Amino acid sequence: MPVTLRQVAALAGVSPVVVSRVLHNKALSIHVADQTAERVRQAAKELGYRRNVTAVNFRAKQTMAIGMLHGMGSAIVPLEGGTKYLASLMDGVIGGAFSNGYSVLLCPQLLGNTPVDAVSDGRCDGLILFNVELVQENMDMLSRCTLPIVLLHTPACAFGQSFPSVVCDNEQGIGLAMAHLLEMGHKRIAFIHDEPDDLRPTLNPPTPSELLEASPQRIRSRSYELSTRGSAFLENARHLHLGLDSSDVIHIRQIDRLFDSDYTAALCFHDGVAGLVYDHAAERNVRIPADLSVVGFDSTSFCDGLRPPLTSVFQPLKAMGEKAAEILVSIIREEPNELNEVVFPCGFHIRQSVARL
Amino acid sequence: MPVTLRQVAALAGVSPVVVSRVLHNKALSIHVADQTAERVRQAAKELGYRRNVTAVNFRAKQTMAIGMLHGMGSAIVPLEGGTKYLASLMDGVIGGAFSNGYSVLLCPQLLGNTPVDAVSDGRCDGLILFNVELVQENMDMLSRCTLPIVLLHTPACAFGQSFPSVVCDNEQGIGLAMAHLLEMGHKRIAFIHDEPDDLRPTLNPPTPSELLEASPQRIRSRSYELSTRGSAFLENARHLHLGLDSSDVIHIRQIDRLFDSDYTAALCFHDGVAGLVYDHAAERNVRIPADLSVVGFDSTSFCDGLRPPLTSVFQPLKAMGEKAAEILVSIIREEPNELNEVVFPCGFHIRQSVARL
DNA sequence: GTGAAAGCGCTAACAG
DNA sequence: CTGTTAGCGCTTTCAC
Repeated sequence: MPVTLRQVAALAGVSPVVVSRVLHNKALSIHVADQTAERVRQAAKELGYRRNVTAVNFRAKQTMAIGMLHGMGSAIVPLEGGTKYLASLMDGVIGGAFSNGYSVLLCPQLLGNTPVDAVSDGRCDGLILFNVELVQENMDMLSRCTLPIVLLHTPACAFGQSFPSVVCDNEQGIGLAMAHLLEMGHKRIAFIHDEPDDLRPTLNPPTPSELLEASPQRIRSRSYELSTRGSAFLENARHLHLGLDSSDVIHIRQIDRLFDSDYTAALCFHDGVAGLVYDHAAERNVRIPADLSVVGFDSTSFCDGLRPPLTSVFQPLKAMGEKAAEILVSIIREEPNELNEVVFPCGFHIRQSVARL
Repeated sequence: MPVTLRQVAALAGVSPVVVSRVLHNKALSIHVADQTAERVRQAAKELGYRRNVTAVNFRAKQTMAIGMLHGMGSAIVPLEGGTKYLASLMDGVIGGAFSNGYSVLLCPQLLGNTPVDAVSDGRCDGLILFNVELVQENMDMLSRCTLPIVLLHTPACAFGQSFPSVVCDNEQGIGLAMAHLLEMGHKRIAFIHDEPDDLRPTLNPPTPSELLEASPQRIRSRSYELSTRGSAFLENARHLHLGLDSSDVIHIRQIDRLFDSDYTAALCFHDGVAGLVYDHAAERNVRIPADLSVVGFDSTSFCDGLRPPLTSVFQPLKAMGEKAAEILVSIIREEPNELNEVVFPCGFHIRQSVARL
């Protein structure tokens, strides 16, 4: 049986309130006599008193935990995912939460049993959403959610500006990659992604087209296109979109199209896609970067493990996770906060997967 | 203001107790009239009642969360660590926890402010310990901890059998690797690790030697030695321990010793060490596996990213994490449980980093 | 079948 | 400066 305030109070010969004040009250407005305070502290120590956090939270109607919902899509996203993308974000989120006294609750799926409490069942004070599939069902649940929410890696417009969001500047990132490739003498550059080009057909309002435009893939793809159009270098260049399907057969066939073309560089939607290109390049004896230059997106430590190490657009994932946690905490604390969307600029990490032509 | 039981009761014209019974009481011993129950459910739905989890937990003196303490050592272990080792374990822990109704609280560091509540400040019902540095200070804190604890990736003897533990069978794993290397014709096999060969000097009782013997590195190293001795193939073979230091200079020098020797294979303490060997091999134009075969330990997806893909001893990390969570939950529930140490056998994943001689 | 009472541990608000 | 009162939302106990 844990020691309670009451017991400490009894031993110190004061009321529980005084003990609370001495031990927990940060507000210095109310003063306790030094002598009394000392007696209380002594008693607490003697009894090995430890504050009951659950009771405090119950009374304060809080949990001091933020939930990281990383799988409100078709599949649960494992932390051990291909390129450590989520793991990197998580490290940031943990940092941002802990430095504010909050802990992080992992939610690989929805909590609760009924649709009503699926999103928030009272286990946390706020949610960071990662990888929420943009289907009507999820949108509905979130619109009914009373908890503060921050989107991570999803633009605010995907949810009709209902929630603040933290994203990287995809357009600028793609711009960096294109600039580098151009400077290295490439003119025929393919953009490769691994997701179907449109979102789920179940999607209703908010307008599907708006959502479609909001997906990172679309943004990067569009930026790529704009780059090719805008650049004098590429005036007469063609460009190729290769969508990789989840089926391995199609995979290979489509990547083969790339290898059989005269493209000199592949700009990949993310590092994982680049990894696939590497795999098939090895099988086809296509040398990277001699035969084909490759650029990734995200630049997690995954890139260092590849041979040759993958040149990649860098997302400050840790900083983004941290920021998301901080924003969420500030909303929970009801601090004045006009933030809508925080956009982190990307960097560019040059490794060894791009050849100079 | 969230709706409470009281309000539902008022609307349904019953007492709060009845509402609680209808909505939450799984024990069917007490029956509520069907008609009343229906009225209650109706009222709850109408008001959008949602059970206050914090209140339930407060009353039940529980949190329904287990803490994953992954950094009670010298450094905080990032989820985005080199070989996704922790991330894989985490995925297992999350699975084991959620399937039992528990959520997972990430603790990259000690909770609480004072040494007394450093380990457990009431935020969770039990702890899974990963990577606890075996120094006296930590041992003391844990011995004072009143929370159920399960060790993950640390043998029980490291804490004097005080806590149940989940580990892999390091000896058997090394045996698999050695058997494979021997079968592939290798006779001069080096064992490479990246940690200092002894534990912190601050270590007091339990006996340092016992602890030393308990470290995974020492176990694997010893297994390696036994393999070399026991095998007829290796009768006249030498073997080489290379300790890689954290300093990059020494690093390179020591790996150079390997490259300059006549060893044909390197058995690495873990995949990350193998990654370092790969790096320096590239610099020195040592071809893997033509000039040097390499075997790793853990076989996370990190191995697939290397070129050539790294043959590695497989640890069932996800299963181990899951088991740790399950054991912890069963202890929390005070179920009869005589488990002391659960040892998972290793597998062996043959990829492309070992040549036949 | 149903309800009244009591209390989990803590702290805000007020009274002395 | 200190203490009394009251209540957070829920559920167990026991009486009706």
